[in-house]
Amino acid sequence: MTRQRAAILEVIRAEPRHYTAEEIFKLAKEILPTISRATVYNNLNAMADEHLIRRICLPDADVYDRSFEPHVHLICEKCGGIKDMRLDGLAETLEKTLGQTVTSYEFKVEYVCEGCRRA
Amino acid sequence: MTRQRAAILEVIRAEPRHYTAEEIFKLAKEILPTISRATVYNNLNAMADEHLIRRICLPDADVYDRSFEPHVHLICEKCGGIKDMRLDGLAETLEKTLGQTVTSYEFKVEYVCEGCRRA
DNA sequence: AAATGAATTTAGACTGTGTATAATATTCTT
DNA sequence: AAGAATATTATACACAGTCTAAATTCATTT
Repeated sequence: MTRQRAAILEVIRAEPRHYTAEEIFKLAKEILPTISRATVYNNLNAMADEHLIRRICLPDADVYDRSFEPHVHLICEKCGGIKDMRLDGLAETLEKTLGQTVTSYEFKVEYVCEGCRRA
Repeated sequence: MTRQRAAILEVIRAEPRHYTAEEIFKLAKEILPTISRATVYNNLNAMADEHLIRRICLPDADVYDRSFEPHVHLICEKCGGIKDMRLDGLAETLEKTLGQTVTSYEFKVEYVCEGCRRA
């Protein structure tokens, strides 16, 4: 565990919200001013591959989730806000239909959030 | 419906496989040699927004699906191949847990495909 | 059929995310 | 503590995707 990777994880874990790679780069710089963009991108890729964090592809940019626990991402089609939601039994249903185990999954749902529905 | 959009749809619908924007651009050029990259990208974005086609974000590139029918995308973590699978009752489970209707969803599953499991 | 206005396309320049490279620094192993 | 392996840095680079302004096409009205 290098100082750089620790700084990146610190940024991702500080808040429940989801940051883009560029945001993580800027925030990590506040902790370690000499950190380079390549290091941030390399580590994000590596940690996503190692299933330490999760990459979520949104229409405009990829964002990163501090937890790899399987959960649903609710994405508001009006404001673009992301919310997390648990949905139990999904992996079981999936593996039963598929007939084999799965490594992981990513479930994105488009909806209209509370706030935007009122407006 | 412009000739350009028709050409793009023709490319997407010709085969069941999923193409990247750049591949669609090249194939559309064979039908309409003067078509420009911007037109292809604009139309893909517009059609995805109109839910005429579906955009799937993969680690390396976005690909497009000719159908907007909800289905699961199985992505092999070894070879990167994509397969489609139906999973009935997903929207119902989802809306029951969420307590409201959803616009659409995108379900990506990482697994190891038949061929790669044998190898 | 001609004229008008709206919408779309084109070509090319431009932006910015993400990657490759090669030198340097750090971490791990014994 | 030395040496090997790995990670980081800075910079250059590639390329997907967007923007712009001009040109073309399309739809509508008279």
